[in-house]
Amino acid sequence: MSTLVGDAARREPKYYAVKRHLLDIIESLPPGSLVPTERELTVRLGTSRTTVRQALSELVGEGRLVRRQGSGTFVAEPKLSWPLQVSSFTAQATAHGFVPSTRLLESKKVRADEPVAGLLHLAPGAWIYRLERLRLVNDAPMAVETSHLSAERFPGLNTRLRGASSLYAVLTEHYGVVPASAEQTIETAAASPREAELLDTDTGAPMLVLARHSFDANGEPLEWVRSFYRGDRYKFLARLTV
Amino acid sequence: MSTLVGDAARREPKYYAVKRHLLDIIESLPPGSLVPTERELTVRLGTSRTTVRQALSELVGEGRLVRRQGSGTFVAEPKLSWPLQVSSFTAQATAHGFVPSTRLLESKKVRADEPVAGLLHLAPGAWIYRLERLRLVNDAPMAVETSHLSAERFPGLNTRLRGASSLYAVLTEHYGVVPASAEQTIETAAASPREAELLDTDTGAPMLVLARHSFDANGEPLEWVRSFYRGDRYKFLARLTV
DNA sequence: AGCGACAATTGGACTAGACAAATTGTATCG
DNA sequence: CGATACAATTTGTCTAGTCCAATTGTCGCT
Repeated sequence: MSTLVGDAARREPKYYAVKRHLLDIIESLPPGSLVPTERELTVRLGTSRTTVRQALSELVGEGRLVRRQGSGTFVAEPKLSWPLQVSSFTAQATAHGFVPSTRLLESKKVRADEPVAGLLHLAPGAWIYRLERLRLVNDAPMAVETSHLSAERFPGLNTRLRGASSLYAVLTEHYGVVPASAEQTIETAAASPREAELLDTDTGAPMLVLARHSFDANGEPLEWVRSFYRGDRYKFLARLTV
Repeated sequence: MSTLVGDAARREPKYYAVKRHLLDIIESLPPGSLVPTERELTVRLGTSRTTVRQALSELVGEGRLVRRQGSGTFVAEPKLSWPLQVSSFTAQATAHGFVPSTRLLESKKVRADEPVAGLLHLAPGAWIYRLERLRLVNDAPMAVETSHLSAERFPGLNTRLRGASSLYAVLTEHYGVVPASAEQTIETAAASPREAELLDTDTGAPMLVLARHSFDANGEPLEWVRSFYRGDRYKFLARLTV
């Protein structure tokens, strides 16, 4: 019954004491500094390497430390704030002084599975384009983006996109379609081996997942996009006016 | 040089095979179902309990599983989408059919440290009110919210808030202040022991951290709030119009 | 029938160690 | 001097186990 009260004296895990010790070290050093090795921390703090690594992993996931195999563990740079706007990736990056680039990983015509078909108001099995793109900022991989669009509504999108800078530009110029509204969700997840490899991080690393469902002026769904951002490097920034 | 290319054949960690196996099980069962015990999975998959627990922990962090000591591990309910709006917590909850409640954890007059003072345009050491509140939805703890406001600008806020339903209502009625704009950041973090206890989860559990910096019509900062949401239970939902 | 003690079972925390893979400095050789 | 080979050091992955804490079912007693 008293789940809300909670165990007032839940004891602090041992790894968390290690984490606090490491936070003290981190806050006293500039980014790029070397922190003690795992094995040195085990003897200094009288614990096992497993426990030390648990504390280190959490700090790496929070973007406070960076580990390099064979080299050591270092204090990380602060997170970069990524402005969330309706404009295109390239536009919003340059507007904030970043140097954006994109690598097209895949662009295929496939059949929609149940959830995607529903989101795009199509029958399951309908043909769709599936675009996978790697977004980079200042040459550092930031996010993996997978877009889904109806192939019937946008014939030849595949080839029209080659060489084009922006998907939204192609939609407007060739199909006369302009996104009018969107619904976005933001959640956390752990990186799959594939995402980890593309983003140059570890499997299981914490990610920010942004899913955007955009509609045209008639309220018909245009595209559905899911983007995986490195949670240790980036945070989202939104400006609101009442 | 070729950091972008990446090791095409980075091998999948063993724990991830366990995770995929568990995902198969999860997708074939309704929420609330019992999944095999850790010790059974170790023998069935020919691995160690540590490796099994790593896969389980990731799935718990992603909100796919729930563990109960002494009882077992169960398939979790899907995440709840929490609409992000400028309106107050209570208003936005009831508008979407939820039953909100708030527990005041702390309300103290303290001195502002360097970062908070800067955000509120105050001198370091200036008096501020620090409010800590636990937000609940349908009687389940959702977020821990810590607000900071200038004590000089809002004298007696402390007592005026007792019994009042909404902070924003008090600001408007007693001080004639209306928030006009805000800047929000969203990032990931790991739960501290205190946050974990209040939100009835585990230390180190993945969290969504929302920081809101709101301003009045003159562009002067009004308050700075940091909220920790359980990342395994909730995701943020935003509606955008171009 | 109901209560209480107990034992079995489950997840939680931690340890100690083995071996692999990446990096870096050093010694050696041409 | 420069390139190569090697060894030491560092983090990465995984194992096997101990002990603790919470839950649940069972058995026995009243």
